[in-house]
Formats: sequence, structure tokens, C-alpha cells
Amino acid sequence: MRSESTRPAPPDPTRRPYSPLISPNTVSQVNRARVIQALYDIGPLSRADLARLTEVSRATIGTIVQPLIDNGMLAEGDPQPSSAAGGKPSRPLWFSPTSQPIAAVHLLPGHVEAALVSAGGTILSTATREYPADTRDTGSVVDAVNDTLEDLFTPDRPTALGVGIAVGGIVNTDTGTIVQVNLAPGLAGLPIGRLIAERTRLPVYVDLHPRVQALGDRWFGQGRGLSTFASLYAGEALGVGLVLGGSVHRGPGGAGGEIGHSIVQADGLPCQCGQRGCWETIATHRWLRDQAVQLNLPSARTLTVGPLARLAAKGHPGAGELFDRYVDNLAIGITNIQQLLAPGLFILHGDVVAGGEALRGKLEQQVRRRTPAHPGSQPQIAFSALHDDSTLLGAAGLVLSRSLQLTP
Amino acid sequence: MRSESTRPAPPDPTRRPYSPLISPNTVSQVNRARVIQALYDIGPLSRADLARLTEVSRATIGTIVQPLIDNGMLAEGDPQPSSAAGGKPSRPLWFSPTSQPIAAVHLLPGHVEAALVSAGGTILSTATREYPADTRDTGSVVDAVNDTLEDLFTPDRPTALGVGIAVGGIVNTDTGTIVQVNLAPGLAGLPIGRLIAERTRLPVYVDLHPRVQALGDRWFGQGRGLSTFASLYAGEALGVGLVLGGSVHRGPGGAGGEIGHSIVQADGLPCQCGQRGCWETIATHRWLRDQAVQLNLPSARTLTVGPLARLAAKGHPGAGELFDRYVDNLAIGITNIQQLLAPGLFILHGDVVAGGEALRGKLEQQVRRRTPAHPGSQPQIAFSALHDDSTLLGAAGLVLSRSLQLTP
DNA sequence: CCTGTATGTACGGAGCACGAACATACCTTG
DNA sequence: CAAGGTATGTTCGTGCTCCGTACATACAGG
Repeated sequence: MRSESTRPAPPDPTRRPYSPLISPNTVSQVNRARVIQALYDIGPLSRADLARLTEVSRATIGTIVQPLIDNGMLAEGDPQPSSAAGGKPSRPLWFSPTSQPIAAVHLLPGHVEAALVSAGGTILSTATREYPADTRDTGSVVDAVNDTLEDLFTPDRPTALGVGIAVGGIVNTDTGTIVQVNLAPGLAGLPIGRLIAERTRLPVYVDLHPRVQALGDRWFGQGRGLSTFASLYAGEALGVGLVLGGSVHRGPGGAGGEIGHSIVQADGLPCQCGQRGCWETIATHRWLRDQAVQLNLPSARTLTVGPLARLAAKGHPGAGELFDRYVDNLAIGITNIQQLLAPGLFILHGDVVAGGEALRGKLEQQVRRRTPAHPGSQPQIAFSALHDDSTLLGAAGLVLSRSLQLTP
Repeated sequence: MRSESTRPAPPDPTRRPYSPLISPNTVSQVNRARVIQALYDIGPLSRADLARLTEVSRATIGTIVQPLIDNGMLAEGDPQPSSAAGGKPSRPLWFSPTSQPIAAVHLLPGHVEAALVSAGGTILSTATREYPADTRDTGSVVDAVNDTLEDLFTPDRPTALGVGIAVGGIVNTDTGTIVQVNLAPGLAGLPIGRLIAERTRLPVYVDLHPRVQALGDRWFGQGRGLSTFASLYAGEALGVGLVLGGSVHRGPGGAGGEIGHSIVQADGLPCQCGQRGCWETIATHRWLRDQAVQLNLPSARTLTVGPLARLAAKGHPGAGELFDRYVDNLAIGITNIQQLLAPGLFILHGDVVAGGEALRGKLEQQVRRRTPAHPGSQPQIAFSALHDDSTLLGAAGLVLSRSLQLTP
């Protein structure tokens, strides 16, 4: 029995976990994780590059990477030609396409997408399933996810490292339980993480869709190696995933990122949430379509950003002005994030990407105009380079960061 | 010469630094830092407590803490009575009052406050200096800071571990240069960090005032051991310091926290910064006084939160309503932070604290009303327990975290 | 006084990174 | 083509730190 009198405080999700001390046995684990991290951050690197980067001897790198090559995670690439000074050509190391894959799931209202992803970020195979979005039979949802995974797990492949699930709604990341999905209210309360873990006997990690997208950018996209950036989803809804200090930010229980309900117009339009002037009320498809109806734009009730941009480019009456207002409304919320956190880089996902360079350039200009000059840190707006794969790759990144004990 | 062809990317402030691998020599440094961290997070702990907490043997803790006791940083407290089960009484370890102190500086427009702080967070001595706030002679400012420090550095004390400087304005934390101080424009561009480092020959760390306050809460106040919280300064201005994942957040160059210019009323009152509807325009003394003048409250032009709260408590006509509107305006900005980051705890500093429990309770209620229920994470509002010392203690925490290589 | 319990310390053993030296492979130059 | 230079990757003995076990110390309770 432990002494109760001087016993440390009981566990509390808001308390910082005490990092255990490093023992000789764990040094190699920690170092292995850091080497893998460097590869993800920078790309293929030779042993000598890794030694310089991590400030250890080449001999040490050898002993760290050799087991990873032996167990099939890493593989040596073709020799790189040596420089003009001569020297033995280096053999860059990178994740083997035949290494243990990762299962990635995107759970949307009404359907499930899944993929098997290699450690290097290649999508090896995909599968999808439909389910009735308005169902209250949560068993059918779990079945849909499980069946999709079964399609991926063929006997000729090694078992997956784990399963990452991105949910288009609010999730408690500590318990892997769905809290709320707007267009599928029946999913509320479903402990999807535990149920899939029981069926697959694999570690399962569940997180919010915008945060998973940020993980995609962080591991496989423009966020690689960056300390701080924001991934913004904008389209029919708004959401943000924040990478701060190299880790994706999660509030207690995985809260945070509900940027759609931040207030940008205190006495503005009423929002579904009961407040007034949420960012959602002026920067989503709903607002865009309401305005388009008033302006008598074609197909106003199903308008999206791409068609609006094309109407504006053609000079359709009212379209250009609406486009500009939409961009400025987006800029307001982005500015607020920049003022508070100064991530510096905003990676855009969702339908907003259909706005093209006209939208990106204008948006960047508006955000810069609204953020007073801070030396050497002009905010940048970019479209995600991962396109439609960002969520599935992010779900793989979720598994990677947790399973390999890398930066979370 | 290094090979250029496979050379890793050049250094970039927005890139994450690659943590060097751990060698047998550095294991002890890392572990020592983690033991010290545990003491700061929890308070005095015996060797056995530390062993349980850090998951190493008591023997290891002994070898880690013995040098710290020998060099005077830690000291054994009085034996704690053993529990009913018996056993040898434990000797709690804590920072010795005679350990190497830390110099803390608060640079305000027109005057300088400084203190010598023990590692345990006790203010050992203080000193102040005035300087003309409207000066363009930056030498006089550096002299004022330096003279104040000289007052503290008496020959009978060991040399300080370092100097932490909190600046009431925008600062580039990478270079230690002042970017802008609202009421002392002459300070812009002053490389205060480098200049004080040259004079004192000590390591000097410079940061923004709200962020330093957050560090005070994080090391010595209610933020101890917490993973995530926000420290809000509210009074004549607004500013926020964020602790996320155990570290205080800094954007590139130390940007971020300029919450006063986040937009909460897109078509609202014009702000000094050129935009409309910044939070500043509805939640600072300026707004409060403008409203008080319109309501004909007594001493309206110099009104602060304390007198307003007392007028409201006495039922003075209009005061109660103004008080409520002020609280709700504060709640808007806090809600936005909660929606984005979900820090869960907001520690208030500045004149707003004079509003007392009436203000705190109402503010908490408003923020909770505005944030849709997230399971098990109701946001909390608290006043700083450090009162007027929070900035100086935070400046000490700034030095601690950097000098001891603890979590930044 | 003896047993039980808990704290703090001493000592041989094991794991891992380090440094130096070596094998390998390519370049340039005469 | 041979020699010298340069860079990569590997081998092997050394040293640092933590681990497990055992032991000394100190208090409670019967």
C-alpha cells in the first residue's frame, strides 16, 4: 500500500501528465521516435544527415535505424550521387511501402470512407459503405465502419498499426465517444472508439474532422516540420484544427476548434446555437445562399463557392460583390485566430478551395490588411495540397503520432 | 565541408527545432529537469513521492536530488509524521530560500519595477525607478532598468540565475527587441534584451506582459500543474497569455495574444487600429467611461471597475445596467477563446479583479451560457491568487523555464 | 520488545551512446 | 591509371546513468 498522506493529487484530465523519467531502456525508444519524427518532418534522409540533424554520431544512428530496416518499417533508397567534393554516395532512408499499414476512417453522416495508408503516406486501398443517416440504430453504423475495415484487411497484408477515425462532429477524444453529429443526431453518445477496438482488436483513436485534417497537413502536407499553423475547414460549416508548438491542440476531452460559434457580430443574425452573430452566420454556404437568393443569382439555393467565383469572374451582376463580401467575412474569423495565436499559416480545406487563386489572394490580402504589421510575420493563406485525401491521411497521422509516441 | 546536395533545410523560425537525441550524458540533465518540474507542479515532495510520480526507483531519485541539495538549490524540510501504518517519516524537498535567485523586471511606460525572486517563488527584495515616459532617449530607459537591477544585486547574495523582463507592449521574443509600447512610443525598436545582457552579463529573457502573467500563474499560481489555461488581463487594455499543453504559447517571433484587436462586432465602433468592432472598443476602461459619461455616473471620466461595482451594489441608477453590459462584453471575448481553444480556466488579472465576486460570478455564468455544453468541461473564471506580484513572479518563471530547460 | 511498514542509501549489473579506427565508394588531379 | 582527398557507413572497447536487490534507519502498534 502506498502512503495516503503524501500521495500526489488524483488523476485529472486538465492536469499535465508527469513525463516519466528516462531510463537506459527507454532512451532508445525516445531516440527512435525522434529519428522517425525527423524523417516525417523533412523527408528521406541518409544516416549521415540524421546524425548531423540529431547531433549524435553516425554510429548511433546506425544502431537506431538498423532494427527499423530489419523489421521492414524503413528501407534504403537508391544511392544519391555524391557532391563535387567526392565521397561515398549516401543511401537515403524512407518508409517502406511494405511496412505495417495504418487504417484510416472518415465517418460522415450517411456514409463511411476508409483507407489503408502506408507509413510514408501512400493510400494503398480504399473502401466505402453507406448507412441511413437518420438511423437511431447505432449498431448499423458500427457495422458499416467495421465492414469497411474488413474490406481493407486482406490476409496478404500485415495487420494494421491501428485505426484512426475522423468524425464530422463533436467527439470526446478521451473516451472515443461521439458527442454530437449535426446531420446524424442518432450517433450522439456512441462509444465508437471502444466498439471498433473490440471488434478489430487494434488500438483505435477518434478525433474531430477539422483536427484530423490538421494532422494530415502536419504529417503529410504543408505543415510538415512547422511549429505552428492552422488548418481551416470552410464550406457548409466552419471548423479549425490548430497545430501549436508542433502538436495538435486539444482542450480537455478534446474540446476546442468550434470556431463557427465564435462571435464576430455581437448583435448580428441569430444562430442555431441560440446566440447572435456567430461566424457561422456570415461565412458558410447558408449565408452565401441566402444572399444569392436576394441577389437573384442563378441556382442560388444550391450555390457553392466555385460557381460563385465563376459568376464573379464573368461579371455577373451582384456576384462579384457577394464574392468579395464572402471573402471578407472569412477574413474576419481568420484575423481573430491570427491576433490570438499568430499561427502564421492558414491551410484551407473544404469547398472554399473551389474559389481558386482569386479567393486565396483576396483573402490573404484582407487578413494582412486587418492584422497590424508584426515584424517578419505576414500571415499566409494556402490551399491544402492533399485535396480530398487530407482527412484519411490525417487519420493515419493520428495513429502514427499516438502509436509511435511521437509528438501528439 | 558538409554535403550541400542532401543538406537539411536552412534554419527558419517557423520550423520546429529538431530535438537532439538523448545521450547517456544528457539523460541526467533531462531527468533532473523533470524532477524539478514535478516539484513546481505539485509542491514539496519526498524522494519516495518523486520516485512514485516519475516511475523510477528511490535510488535514482537520490542520485538526482543529492547534487541539487549539495549546490543549495533544494533543501530538506522537517520530517512529515508517518501514517498510521508506521514507517520512516519522509523529508519533503523544496527549493531553498538561499538558492540562486532570479531577477524579475516589469517595464512600464514611465517606470520600472524589479524584484529578486527565490527559486521557490518568494520575493526577496524589490526596487523601482522612474523615467520620462515620453523620452526618445532610450539610453535613459536602459539606465533605469540597469540601476534598478544594481539595487537588487548586493554582494552578499549569489549572482542571479538570469533576468526576466516583462514589457507592457509588443515584443519580438526571438531578439528581445521592443516593437511597440502604446504610451511610450520612444521605446520602439529598443533591443532591451541584448543591452541588459551586455551590462549584467547574465542571460536575459524578454516577453509580453500578459504572457508573463500567464507564466506567473503557471509556475506559482493557479496554473501550477495544469495542462491548459488562459490568463486574461483586462482593465485599461486587454491581453491574454495562453498556456497550451503545458507550455506558454508563442507565435513566430513571439506574436499572438493581441486579443484586444479581435473582431467581435464587425460593423461596430472604429478602433485606433483602423478596424471596426475590436473587442477593445467594448471591453476596456475607455468604453466604460464613455458609457458612464452618457449615464451621468459620478467621476465618470476616471471610472474603474471597483467603483462601478460599488455604485451598482448601492443601486445607483444606470450603474447596475452598465456593470452587466460590461460583464457581457467581457464574456464575448472570453467565449471566443473558449470556443477556439477550450482552455477551461480563465485567470483574470488587472483592474477587472476589483469587480469582486459579483463580477466573477456573473462573468462565469455568461460565458457558460454562451458556450454550448461540452461534456464535463464547464469553463471556469477565477481571479489571480498572485495579485500584484503576478508579473514579477512570471518574469521569474520566464527565466526558470528557459534556464533550467524545463517546458517552455 | 518484536513485528510491520515506510524512507533513504550502497553496490554490482545492464543498456545505450560515444569516440576512434576502419572499410567502402566516389571525386579530382597529375 | 594511380594517388590523394572526401564522405558514408560499420566495428569495438569505454563510460555514463539507471535498475534491482539488499541494507540501515525510523516510526506505529500490540
